[in-house]
Amino acid sequence: MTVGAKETTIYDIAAKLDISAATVSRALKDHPRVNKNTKKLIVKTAAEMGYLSNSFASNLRKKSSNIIGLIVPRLNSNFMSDVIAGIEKVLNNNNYNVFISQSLETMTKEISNANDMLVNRVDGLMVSLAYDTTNINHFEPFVKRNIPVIFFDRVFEQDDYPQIYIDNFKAAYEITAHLIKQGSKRIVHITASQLRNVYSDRLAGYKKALEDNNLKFEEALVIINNLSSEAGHEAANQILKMAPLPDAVFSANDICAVSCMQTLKKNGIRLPDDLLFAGFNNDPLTCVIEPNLTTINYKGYEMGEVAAKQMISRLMNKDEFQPAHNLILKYELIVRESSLRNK
Amino acid sequence: MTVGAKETTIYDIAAKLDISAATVSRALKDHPRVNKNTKKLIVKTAAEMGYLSNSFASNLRKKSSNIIGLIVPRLNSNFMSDVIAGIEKVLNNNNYNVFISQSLETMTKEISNANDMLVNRVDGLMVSLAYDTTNINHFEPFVKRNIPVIFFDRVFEQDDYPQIYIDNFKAAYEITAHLIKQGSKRIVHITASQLRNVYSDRLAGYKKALEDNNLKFEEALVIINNLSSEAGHEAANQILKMAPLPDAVFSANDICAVSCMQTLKKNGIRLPDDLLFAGFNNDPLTCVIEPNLTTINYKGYEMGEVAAKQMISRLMNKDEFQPAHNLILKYELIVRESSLRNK
DNA sequence: CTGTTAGCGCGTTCAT
DNA sequence: ATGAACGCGCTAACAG
Repeated sequence: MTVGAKETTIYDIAAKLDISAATVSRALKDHPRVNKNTKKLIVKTAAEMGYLSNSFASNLRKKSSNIIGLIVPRLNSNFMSDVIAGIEKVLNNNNYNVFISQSLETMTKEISNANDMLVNRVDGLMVSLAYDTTNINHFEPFVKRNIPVIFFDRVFEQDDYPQIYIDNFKAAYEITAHLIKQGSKRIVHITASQLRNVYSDRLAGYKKALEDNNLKFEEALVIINNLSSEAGHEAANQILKMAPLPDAVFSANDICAVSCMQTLKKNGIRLPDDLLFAGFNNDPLTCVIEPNLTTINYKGYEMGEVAAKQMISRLMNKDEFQPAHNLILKYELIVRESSLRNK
Repeated sequence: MTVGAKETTIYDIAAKLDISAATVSRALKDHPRVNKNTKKLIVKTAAEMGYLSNSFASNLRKKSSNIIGLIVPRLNSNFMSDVIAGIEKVLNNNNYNVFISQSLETMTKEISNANDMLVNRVDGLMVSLAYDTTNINHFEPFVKRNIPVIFFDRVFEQDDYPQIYIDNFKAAYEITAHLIKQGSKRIVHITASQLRNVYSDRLAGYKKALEDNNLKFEEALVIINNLSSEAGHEAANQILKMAPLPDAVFSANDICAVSCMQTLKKNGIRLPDDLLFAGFNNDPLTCVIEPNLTTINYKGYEMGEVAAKQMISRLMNKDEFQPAHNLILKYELIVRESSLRNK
C-alpha cells in the first residue's frame, strides 16, 4: 500500500474472491456458520491485501467502541502507575482498550475529560477524583446512557456508583495509634482537600485514635494543603513555629512527609528523636529518606485489576440490574525507623 | 434521556425545526455560511434535546479521528509524566485527544499497542521506545498510510522519522569530565540496553571524556542492567567486589544511582569521600538521598510541548512534503554534594 | 444561505 | 453456508 492509496475493505476482499461482503465480515469475526475453508481463504487473503478493520464503521454499526475511559488526577505517582498497569492488563485480556487522561487535580479538567470520553463513546468509565471536585454531575450523562462508571481510591460518597478503595479510616487509626503507643501525645496531621474520602476518612481515623487514647484533638495541629513536595516544606515551617513543638507528624501522603522531614532536619530537628514521622502510600521515597518512613502500603496493581474486573463484569451483564456495591481492599502498616522512639 | 433511549441525532433536531440535517450539521460545526439566527436556534435546540455528536459517524465520514496515539515505556516516572502533561496541553488546545499506552519496556507490547493505535485510526503517533525494541517495522504501516510518527527521548536512528531528544553524548561527556576534574580516575558507568540512543550515546560520551583526559576505558567498569531500583542494589554488590574499588560512579538514571548508593552506604562505603556519584534525569529522589545526587536536568514538559507542536504542524500540512528533522533540546548539569570531593 | 443526495465501511436482518 | 439489501449518523458535493 502506498501513500494516499485507498484502504482495502471487506468489499475489496469479497470482489477478489467473488463472494459477498457479508461472508467476509462473518469470516473475519469468526462467526460459526461459515465454511472452514472459505474462512481460511478469506483470512489469508485479508492479510495479503493488508486489510485493516475500520473501527469507526464497526463501532457505528455495533454502537459500542470496546474502549474504556480512565480519568485520574495525575499519572506520575508510583501508586497510580501501578493501578493503570493493573487496569490495562485486565482490560486488554478482555479485548478492551484504554483511553487515559489526567485531571491535574482540577474539576474543570475532569469535566472536560469526561465530555471527551462521552463524545468518544467509551463503553465504560473508571475514575479517581480530583481534589476540588464538589459534585459528580458530569458523570450523570454516562449513567443515563447506561455506561458503567466505577470509582476507585478517590471515590464519591454516593450509592449510585460502585467503588473500590481501602479502609482509610482504619489505616489512619492504626497509624495514629502506633504513634501514640510510641509515646506521642501531640501529633500533627497533614492532609488535603476534605472533599475527598481518602483525606476526610484519614482525618476521622486520626481523630478517633486520639479520642480512644484520651488525647485531645487540636484544630491547630491539622495542616491542610495539597500534599505536594513544596507544601511539605511549608508545613515544616509551620511546625517549626509551633510552641511547644509537637512530638509526631502523620502526613496523608509520603511525598509531603518526606519534604517536610527534609526541611525539619535542615533546621536542626533530629528525627526520630525529636519528632516521630509517618506517611501514607509506601512510595519508593520512603526507603530513601533517613530515617526510613513508616507508612501504609496498599497495592495499586491489585486495585486496578479489581476495578477493571468489576467493569468487565458489568459490561458482560449490561441487561441485568447491577446493584452498586463497594469493594474494600487490604492494606498493611509498615513500621520503619521514622516512627520508632529510640530508647 | 432515560436508560436505553435512542440518542438524538442531527435528524431529530432537523425534524423538530423543520430544516435539513445538513444545515444542522453545518451549524453545529460552526460553518461560516449559515444564518446567525438559525445557528443560534439549532445550538440551543441541540442542547435542549441532549444532543451528543457521534464521533464514529463523523470520523467514518471524515476519515480522521482527531486522536493522537502515545506509546511510552512506562507512565510512572516524573519525567514521562511531565512529557505527557506537555503533550496533552498542546494537543487539547488544538482539538486533539490523546490515546495513551505503555509498552512496559517490551517490544512485544509495543507492537501490540501500535496495532491497537492503527485499528483505532489515530491521526498521528508519538513514541518513546522500549528497551528491547530492535526494529521499527511496526511503525511502517503508519508511514504507508501517511500517518505522522514522531519519536521523542528514546528515538530510533533512522532518517525517516522526526525525532526530539537531548544531546545525550554531550551531557554524559560533561558529567564524566566533571567527575574527572574532581579527581576521579576509575569511573564505573551503569547503563541499560545499548539499543537505545539515550544509553548508547551516554556511554559514548563517557568514553570520549575518558579519552580526552588520557584515562583508559575499561570494559570491566561498565555495568549494563535495566536501571531499576533492584538493579542498583545488584550493581552495588558488583562494585563492592571490584579490587581495587573504583573512585566514582556515573549511572544513566537516578533511580538506579540512588539504590546503588544506599547499598554501598549500608556496606560502609562513605559517600562522597570514598566514591563520587552522578545520575541522570533530576528525579525528585536526587534531593532526598544523602548526599544529594549530581544529575542532568532536562524538562519533560517542554519536550512534550515541542513534540506535540511538531505533530500539529505535520497534521496541518499533510499535503506538503515534510522532511524528517530532529530537534535537540537543552539540558543542564546540576552539581550536588555526591560528586564534590571533600577537601 | 439552505436543501438534496450520496456514500464512508461495516454488521445484521431476512432470505435462499 | 452464503447473499442482497439496508441503515448506523454524519459530512461533502452539488444545486439552487
